[in-house]
Order: sequence, then C-alpha cells, then structure tokens
Amino acid sequence: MGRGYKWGQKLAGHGFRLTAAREAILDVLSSTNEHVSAEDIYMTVHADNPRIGLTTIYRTLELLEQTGIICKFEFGHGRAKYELSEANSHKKHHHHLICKKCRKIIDYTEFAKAEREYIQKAETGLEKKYRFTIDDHLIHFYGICPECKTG
Amino acid sequence: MGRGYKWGQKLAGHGFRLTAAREAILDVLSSTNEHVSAEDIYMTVHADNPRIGLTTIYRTLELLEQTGIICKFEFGHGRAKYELSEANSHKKHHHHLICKKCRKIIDYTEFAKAEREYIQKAETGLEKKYRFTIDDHLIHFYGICPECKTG
DNA sequence: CTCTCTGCAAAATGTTTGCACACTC
DNA sequence: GAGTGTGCAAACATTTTGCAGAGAG
Repeated sequence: MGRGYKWGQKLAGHGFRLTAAREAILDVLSSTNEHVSAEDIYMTVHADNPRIGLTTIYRTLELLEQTGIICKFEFGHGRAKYELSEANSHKKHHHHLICKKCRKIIDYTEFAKAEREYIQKAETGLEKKYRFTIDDHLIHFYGICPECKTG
Repeated sequence: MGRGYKWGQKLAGHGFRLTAAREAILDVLSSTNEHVSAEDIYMTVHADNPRIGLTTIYRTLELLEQTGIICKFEFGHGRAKYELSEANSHKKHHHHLICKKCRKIIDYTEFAKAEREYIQKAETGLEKKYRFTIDDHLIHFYGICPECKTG
C-alpha cells in the first residue's frame, strides 16, 4: 500500500489509470498549500521529468477535476488555479481572502459556525425558490493585504 | 440634464470624457439585467454603430471598472462578464446562483440579513487576524437548475 | 495645437485539439 | 491487439498592445 495507492483506487473507480505523469501531478498538489496553476505544476513536474508536457498537465487536471479529486478556481487575471478537494486533502473547509493588489490568496477556516448558519439558510431557501439543486458554494473576500498597504 | 448626464459627471470626475462609444456601452449595460460579456456588448453596439470596434469595448470596460461604475466577474469558462455596480444601477445587493450545466446565472437578493451577520463577523475577524483592509466580498452558489434537471 | 480617444492589425496569453506513437492490460 | 495515455505542433479564444490617425477642448 504505497503512496499512490489511494489515488490509484480513486482513478480506477472512474476507469482511469494512475500513470507516472498523473502521480507526479498529484504529488505536486499534495505537497503544497498554495493554489497552483497548470504552469506551476508543469514547471515542477517538468524539472523532474522533462518528458512530461504541458498538454498532459491540462488533460490530467481536467480528469482530476471531473473525478472530484481536485477543485478548479478561477480567481480572475487569466490562469486557473487548482487544489485538492477537501475530501482528498487534510484541509478543513475554507474560503478565500484575496489581495486586490498583489493577488495573494489566503485560505481561512474561521467563522465556520456563522457561515454554516448563513449557507444553510440561503441554500435551503434558494433551492425552494429557484428549484435548483445546490451542491457547492464559494465565498471570497477582497481587500488589501498588510504588505501592500505599507509597501 | 439628458441621459448621459450622470455618466458624464462620473467620468469627468476621473478626468475622462463621455464619448459616443462610451455612452453606447453604458446604454447596453444599463438596459439589461443580464451579465454581459465584451463580445455581447460589441455585437449590440456594433449593430447600431459599426464604427465602434472591439478594442474600444475592452478599453472602455477597463476604464469603467477602474472608476467603479461597473463590476467585472469571472465566472469561469473563458469570458469575463460585466454589470453596473450596485451604486450605479437600481439593483439591490445581490449574489449569484449558477447552474453548472447550462451556466445560467441568477441574481438573488434574499437572506440579506443572515448574510450581513455572517459577512460582518467574518470581515471584522479577518481584518483583525490577517491585517487586511477588506472592501468587497462575493458569494456564489453552484448547482443544477430545474431545466437542466428535467432536460 | 495638444491631448484624449479610437480603429486596425498584430501580439500575447492561457487553453484545447489532431494526430501519430507508446504503453498497458 | 484494443484501448488508454502522451508529446508535439498547430489551432483556438479572449484579451492586450503599438501605432498612426481622428476628434474634442
């Protein structure tokens, strides 16, 4: 039961294989707390294994997103960012605090209780009123980080 | 005090002029409740006045965003969408309910009280903990709309 | 006459696709 | 061998930029 075991299981469940490229990409995602772009992953993976191209990164990221292993975020300014989904990482449920100036992104997990109260009320109400089936939500706060204020 | 009066004032305050192209773009934004893309605006404006090119649309949208007249949203899937900011439209404070399948976007204004409670608590707490100056937030709910469920 | 604004064409960016080959079962 | 996975190059879509001319104050 090695490192790739659980990923192998997950992918197999969707009819996919765990290849070396996919494992390398999952390693990058597993070993960072940042939100990484396809390019970020490419650079890391490519340094170790120059055989792996950017196309594979994109194709793998899409596959991982569709199997629910990772989440894709579009914070704006061009490139999408990825992170392991909560079920597949040690991360707690969190949302994002974003600096409008330097675009730094901070994950916060605080205020979960107040959040839950609001989210539950809104989700139930929206499902009823608009007849949606809601399964996800996203909260961003935007502002200026301390470094950008003084800098 | 004609139609473009208030826009003229706003733009002048930032050292910009209200040109015909800019007025046409603001007209499109004012007369829709949808979230429109640069291309959407281009098509409408260009139909009336073929002289106006896509470059002007992009340049104007950036200018309007920076003067706070409009808001830019990146819902993902490529194109940015724009709408008049709350201060410049008759819209109430709202957030978005997004269908993952057909990408329809619904504005909702409900649950403002519960939202305010959560947002205030989180904003104050995050400002204190992370020393950010927060001035905006965004909430999205994702799900499947009734049409996509039955369709 | 100066400075803003604009159109056009070209560039830049991030992402996707076609195709042929490699690899796994 | 059948089908999945991959690299490369080319295509793609959206947005940005350089430049020279048009227009407003």
